[in-house]
Amino acid sequence: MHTVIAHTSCGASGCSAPSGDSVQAAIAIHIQPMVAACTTCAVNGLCLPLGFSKDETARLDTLISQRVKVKKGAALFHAGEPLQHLYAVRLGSFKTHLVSPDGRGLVTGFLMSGDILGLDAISTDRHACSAVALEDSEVCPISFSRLERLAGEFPSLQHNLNRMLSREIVRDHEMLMIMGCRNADERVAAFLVGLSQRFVRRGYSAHGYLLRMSREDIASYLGLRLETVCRSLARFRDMGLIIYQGRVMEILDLPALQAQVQYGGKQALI
Amino acid sequence: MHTVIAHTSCGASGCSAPSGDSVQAAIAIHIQPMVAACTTCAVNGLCLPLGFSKDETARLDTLISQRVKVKKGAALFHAGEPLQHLYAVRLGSFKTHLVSPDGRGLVTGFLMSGDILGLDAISTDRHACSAVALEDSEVCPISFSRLERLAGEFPSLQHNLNRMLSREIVRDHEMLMIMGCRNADERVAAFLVGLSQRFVRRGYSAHGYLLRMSREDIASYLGLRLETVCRSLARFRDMGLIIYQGRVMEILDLPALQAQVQYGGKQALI
DNA sequence: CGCCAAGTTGATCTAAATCAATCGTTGTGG
DNA sequence: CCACAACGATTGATTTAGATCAACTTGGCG
Repeated sequence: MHTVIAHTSCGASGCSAPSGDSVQAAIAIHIQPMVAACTTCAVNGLCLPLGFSKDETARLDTLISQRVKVKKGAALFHAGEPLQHLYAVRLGSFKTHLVSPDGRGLVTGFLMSGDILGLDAISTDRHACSAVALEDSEVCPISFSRLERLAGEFPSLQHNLNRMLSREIVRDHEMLMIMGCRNADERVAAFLVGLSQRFVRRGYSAHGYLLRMSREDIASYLGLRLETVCRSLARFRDMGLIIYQGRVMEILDLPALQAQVQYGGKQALI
Repeated sequence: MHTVIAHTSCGASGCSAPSGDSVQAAIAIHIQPMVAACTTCAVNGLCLPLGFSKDETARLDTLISQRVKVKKGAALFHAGEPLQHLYAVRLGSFKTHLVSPDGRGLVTGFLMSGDILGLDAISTDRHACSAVALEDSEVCPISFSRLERLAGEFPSLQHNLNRMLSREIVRDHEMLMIMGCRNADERVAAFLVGLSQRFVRRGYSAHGYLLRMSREDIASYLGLRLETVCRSLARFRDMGLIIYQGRVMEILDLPALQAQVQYGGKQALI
């Protein structure tokens, strides 16, 4: 049986700020080390070794100590903690969130297999956000200092890291676009379509999936209130675009939903 | 006299999408090459060579072909163009903006001396946004392929590039925070304070500066309408926090303005 | 000097927030 | 195993911040 990070006793969402070295502790007491191997990982085509040869991927393996399990609701790291590892999500999913000095919080991202956690910590050597598992999950810790060293003698690794960072910037700009000039329905539609696309890239169905996050998390991510998200979803349901029960979501008419993303499905007026 | 990029005939803000190789053309017909030299640059402490030794900074010089001037209102690059150079702003300022397929646009950033333009292009090898000069400006083009090559044999350069990319992610997340959970007054206050801080780091006064962008640009950047920005500014003026005339801005009470950023200046309720 | 773009201010409207009640699920302890 | 507590989700009623529409001023530039 593998060691796991204990589920902190606070509720899944309102968790404020416990320990700090939970991850290190978890690694330390692993009994049967889980050997991480990019070479054999199901999502290596989406992750850091994207486009690498077998040899190159094998070199990357040397960076990764051991996989770490994170229980649903537990934090992988908190804002302010020093950067030691980036984390590749191997299995499961996470949300990252930011809390401003006055206590208002915002979900800045939902991450799934192949995504890299901790990129925003590189700038200050401290994590800028907190990462919380949305389900029982597994990550590959990547020592950042060793990653930088290896990248120096390994151009394609460096290039991939650059692209990963840049892609996050592009994604954030798209998010700003959504926050800055789209209404509630358009935001929720964009969210549903975006999730669908991410599931497809991971080999899952485009049409049916399980939302791992609460309505509140979705609302925060989209700059809305949870009631507003509920109402947008209900509207799409009434229009026959989706059906759902709680977090079980099915997309009935993907093209129509995609059309909702822009101009609420109305033809551009020309 | 140096060759300059011609001021495109369209207005400064609503410029849609002309040429494409304006920059390359401008470089080609330089008669008296302006030699770029990080070594002697006033803003090297804010730019890519941050923290470099003299020797290291000199190596960076080899990357930069020639400085390029960009006239107010002209585009340095457009979304969709292939990435050839990153650009360090040497003098002046720029806005970057994104246009969605349905024509809605958003200003994603204002850049000033020492800032790097084009980071979001690394992910796809094409520029994701357009960059327009807000005043007559000057940039140092940095060949990206040569930058990556040099970074391979020059760890601190690689590290600085990583940090630059990561800092942009942090900045975008802060922007998302502003868009997601702050009201108009808080956003405008945050904008004014943020600008002030950036001017200070460049050796200018914290209290008085010239806004190089229109109310419309500010509004777009903050996810508001220009009328709303006007009204927030008027409110701060009436409260005695600022005075301004058009784009000439003076901050009278910086602490009070900073307090406005959170909870509209109201004390947190325990 | 005159014109056009940028900025300001007011009146009105509306999308989303807020407040509130209810329902459904999940998980826990008796 | 069931009852109940607690949380998450849904839907309705009301309020409000900011958008929209509109009129007017200012000022910069040819």
